[in-house]
Amino acid sequence: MGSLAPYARAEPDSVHNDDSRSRKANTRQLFLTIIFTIIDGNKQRISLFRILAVPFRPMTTRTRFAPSPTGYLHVGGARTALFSWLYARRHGGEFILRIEDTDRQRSTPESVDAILEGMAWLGLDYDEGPIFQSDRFDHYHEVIQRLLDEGKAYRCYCSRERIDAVRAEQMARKAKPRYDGHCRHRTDAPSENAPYVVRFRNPLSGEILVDDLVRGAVSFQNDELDDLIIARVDGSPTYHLTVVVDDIDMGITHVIRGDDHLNNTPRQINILSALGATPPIYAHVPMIMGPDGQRLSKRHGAVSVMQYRQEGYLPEALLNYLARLGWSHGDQEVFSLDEMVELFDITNVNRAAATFDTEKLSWLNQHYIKNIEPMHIARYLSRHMGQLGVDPSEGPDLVEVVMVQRERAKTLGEMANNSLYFYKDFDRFDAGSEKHLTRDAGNALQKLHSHLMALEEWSATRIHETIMDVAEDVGMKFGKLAQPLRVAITGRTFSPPIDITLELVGKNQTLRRLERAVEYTSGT
RNA sequence: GUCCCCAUCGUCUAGACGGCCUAGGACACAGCCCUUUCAAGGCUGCAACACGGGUUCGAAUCCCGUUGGGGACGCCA
Repeated sequence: MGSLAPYARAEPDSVHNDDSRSRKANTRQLFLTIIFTIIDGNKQRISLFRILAVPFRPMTTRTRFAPSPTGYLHVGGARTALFSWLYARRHGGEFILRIEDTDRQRSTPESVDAILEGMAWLGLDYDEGPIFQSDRFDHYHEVIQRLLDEGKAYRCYCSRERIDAVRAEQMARKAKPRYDGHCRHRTDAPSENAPYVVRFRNPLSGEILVDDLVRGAVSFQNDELDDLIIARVDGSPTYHLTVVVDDIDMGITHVIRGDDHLNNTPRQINILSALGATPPIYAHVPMIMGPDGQRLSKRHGAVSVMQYRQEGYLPEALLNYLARLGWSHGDQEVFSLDEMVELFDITNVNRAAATFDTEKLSWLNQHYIKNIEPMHIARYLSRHMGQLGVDPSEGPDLVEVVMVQRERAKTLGEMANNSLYFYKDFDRFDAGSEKHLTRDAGNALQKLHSHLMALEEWSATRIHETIMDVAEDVGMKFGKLAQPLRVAITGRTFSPPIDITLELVGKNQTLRRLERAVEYTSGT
């Protein structure tokens, strides 16, 4: 990354224009200028010069996802990543992944891996990155120094104790706690090597208008803001400084992020202006809540994207669910990633926070399990079978299993669990299922055993016929015989249709399990 | 507490210009049908414009207020 080159002249007022969410992008502003030029004959040359004078303004839409590596990829983070990604893909732009690891204490390489893994699993590819802020400290220091030199920032020698006391006093007065500007005008240092932080000299008056793509125009008074720290006592830069510098350097045109950053925006715009840069366009998407209406967190259960993978959710389902959480396109519920790219409109994102609903996610997951190519599902399922200690190559074709199980599983974990008996014998009947293994049933099963043994073609059709025959023979209805048979073969009361189940379990295993069940009934 | 944001069925939402809304869809739930279990599927049902004022011939849609919820107020991001 080069030095901080402003992409345009400082236009502090440019944030104040346009009064609606309709503002599309920089391109539109340029367009207007050009049209104006054409109709304005006399001033044409001057106006044209103005356009050309703007050194370089990236016309390409560039969005970014900038997580801090202090944990796993959260579903909320995944959603803002998705929205940013969709926006870039929709508008022919570029999507950048930036790791905000300026807090060296909390950032961990494991978290970085978790984030990259999550992004990869979801299929959110990036055109640049991951870019690590920790690699750019020298550059941040230059910027901080420049701000200091220009008097746009100052050294603050206040002790933490003093700050705490000020805050406590303000809270007691029921005022908003903030820095009181004690060192704002100080020119000397209290002592030779006195420790200090660097604070940004925020304007004292005036109004900042954030023209947000999802929230519309939001205004803030500068006198509500305080002078925030941009460099810690050890000299390291803080978040507010690094986001701004990076967004400028990386040519980010649209900042799509969580709602919790809306209040940070005016301060960042002030820093942006101090650096002579034009603010990007902002879009603050609402947060995701837990069922109790509180911000979604680990205590609500699964929040890590990889945990959903672990439980057997498909990336297609999670992506679809996340997109529909806040965004909509009429009544449509199911979207492929490609469709989302085609239809996504950030201005259609809802302003209100949404509650995460696992039930609906599960429904979508099952929808995808049922509709995606069985071969594809089989590949995912294979991994889950393996985790349960089963090698799927040692039994029926997994694709066949998927086809008979996909209508009765919400997750692949569930499907794997319910498919174990196709690959290995079970050692006990499910609690309550043995009640189907009565002495009467035993007699029928005994008879069925010999008929099945004589069966030459082991197919669902032939098996079905055999069961029918035996049922008729012993004077039972099909279902009456099917249920004890099911318990005998699967150890449980539910399974795919019994004939297909038997076919997949295989003749040998079927006969063996039947014998065992018959033996069991003789003891009842 | 201060500032900012938000407010349609239990949940996600549709609702461009106010009349097409006796508010639509989906999940969940209930019932019925189908049925060899469990599902899946089909049909039906339950269920909401937070409240109060305006503006208007007419408001879920516009304005104000109230209430409620969320967020920010870190040498975290």
